[in-house]
Amino acid sequence: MAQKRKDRNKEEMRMKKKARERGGKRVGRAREGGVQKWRGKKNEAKKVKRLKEGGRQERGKRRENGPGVATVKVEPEDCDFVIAKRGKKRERGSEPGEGLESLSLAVKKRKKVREEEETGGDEGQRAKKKKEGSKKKPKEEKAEQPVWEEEKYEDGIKWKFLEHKGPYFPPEYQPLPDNVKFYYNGEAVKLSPSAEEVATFFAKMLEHEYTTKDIFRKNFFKDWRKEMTLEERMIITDLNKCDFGELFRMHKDRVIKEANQKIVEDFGYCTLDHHRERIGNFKIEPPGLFRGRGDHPKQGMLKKRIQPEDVIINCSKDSHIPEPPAGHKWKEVRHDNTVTWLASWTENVQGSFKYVMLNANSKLKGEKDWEKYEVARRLKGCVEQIRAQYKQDLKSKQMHIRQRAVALYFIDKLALRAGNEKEEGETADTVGCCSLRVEHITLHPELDGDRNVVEFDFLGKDCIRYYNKVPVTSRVFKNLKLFMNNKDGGDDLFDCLNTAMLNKYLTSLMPGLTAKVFRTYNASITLQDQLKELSNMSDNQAEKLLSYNRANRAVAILCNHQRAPPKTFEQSMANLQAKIDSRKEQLSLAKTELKQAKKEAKGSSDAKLQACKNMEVPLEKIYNKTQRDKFAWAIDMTEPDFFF
DNA sequence: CGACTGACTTAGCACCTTAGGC
DNA sequence: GCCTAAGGTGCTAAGTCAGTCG
Repeated sequence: MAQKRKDRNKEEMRMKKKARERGGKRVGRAREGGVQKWRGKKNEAKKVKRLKEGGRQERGKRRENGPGVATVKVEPEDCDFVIAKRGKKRERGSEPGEGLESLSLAVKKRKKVREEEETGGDEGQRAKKKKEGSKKKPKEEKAEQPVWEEEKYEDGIKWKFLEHKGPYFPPEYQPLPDNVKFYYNGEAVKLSPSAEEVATFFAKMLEHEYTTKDIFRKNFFKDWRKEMTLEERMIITDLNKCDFGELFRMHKDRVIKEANQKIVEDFGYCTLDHHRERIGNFKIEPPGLFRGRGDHPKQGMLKKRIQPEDVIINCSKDSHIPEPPAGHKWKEVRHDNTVTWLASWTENVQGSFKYVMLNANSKLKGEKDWEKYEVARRLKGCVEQIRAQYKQDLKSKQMHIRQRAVALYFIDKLALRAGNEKEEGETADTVGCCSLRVEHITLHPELDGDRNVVEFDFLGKDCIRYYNKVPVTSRVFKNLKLFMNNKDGGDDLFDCLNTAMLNKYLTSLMPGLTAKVFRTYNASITLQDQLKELSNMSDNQAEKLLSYNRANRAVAILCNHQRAPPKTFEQSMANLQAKIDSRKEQLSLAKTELKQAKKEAKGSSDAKLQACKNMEVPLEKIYNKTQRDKFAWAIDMTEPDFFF
């Protein structure tokens, strides 16, 4: 055993070296040491490290929001599902894509003209429909705008004309006034501008827990020193001797009210195929310290200021090319209409790409979104078949098929994410279905009266803990036992499977089907079923809204949507407690309720219901403006009796 | 065929704004 | 009117997945 470990350690060192040689560029993609094969060998090196680090307990505590601590998010905007939006127009029972174009033109002035009939253009559009007809629907926001030309572009073409002003750059750093000083070891030290700027990044975060973490401090200090002059580096050798107090206070006092409206007006819109569209994130991300989620190995590193020389502009050849800021040049100007971004740059911490793209309420994004739900709706048509197949596959003689079947079972039943592999050491250690390790599940032949219970405990996306005990079929249970046989905790549960294989298989079952479609599908169907179950036509608005919120909660639980309790949580709880205490008995009842409500979900608006749920509930009660804009396509297209 | 890249979606957190209680 | 909590928005990290390349 010891020898085995030793060998593995050696292997690990080799891999690490290799990774370093590659230049540590992209994150979370590459498998370490390209030669590894699936069977049994997957990520060997990776595991060793984990084993050394200690088991699941250690990792599991990363995020404090385990069950009972975190709150389940109950948010209607949940991106994974949409259902039952009231509005106009949708042909029931139509195949995906069918009859959709007819709606696309109908939209303008939707808010005012609810009851009006769709406008014409049907046939023409329909005729032009794309091959399989999996596409097209639209929507548009500004009533004054001309109607979209329903031109179908050939495959992959996203636009014909694109013009914009380029991204907005954050203001240059303003050096500290003379009366604000940084102190080292009790003495004022005047820093060079670049060192000073980075110091302010740290100072700004002083109130945040991040700055107390070792990795964060270490990464920050290392990167900070790179920005220092030689002289400064000689003096400043210990972060603990640094006093950022004055910088911190200055930051607190400063009221930064940029003329935001003007900036949005100037940079916030583009022209895409002759329509003015809102850009989602037109501001270049300002420099600062990287805040990864969870135990991120790169937390605290300096996120450098992006210069125009780093930025690639994408627009039409015949458009007015955006001007770079005075004295600067763009890295490149290209005219690629197969992509939707307007500008991009490479971020220095992870080496990943950043894009400036359109707002969610834009035609381009809306269409994509629409398609997503259409795929999920198509899945509805064949999901039973797929289930039957994977139940069969649980008995397959081929290991990779069995593993695929079990993985699919989890993805379907528990709405787990696919679980791509990530590069060790580059990001926090999180997993999804395919990347589950043996240490993430515990098998209980019997637990709390249930048989064949699988206990999941792992950190998923954003280091949100997934903890669940689920009874599974005995066949799945047996398979899991088999997969875990002769493996260490750090070994992959599905050693013969990865997301590429899984998705390839799924796509062969149904075009467009991938693992994440199951999340969309299950979220949507859950919401619908819950609504049906919880609400009655005779309910008043308040009751219906309550049902809606409860149905949403069910979805949030399914999808493991959680958020940490707000920082002010404890304080506000204490306040409430004090009040309540002072008011004796009857109030003690209210107290419990309040507490309960608070704990359960930050998002629940139960308390001030006035109105209610899907049918006959004003949309405004359920979706805020942003959501309504984003889902405008659904609103425009959905009849009162729409169902998923 | 797998590694790697690029594009795009998903999602939590921080902060700002608004609503509501006192 | 002030204060607090809820609600809404912006930001950007962290995923998914398809396409390309050696």
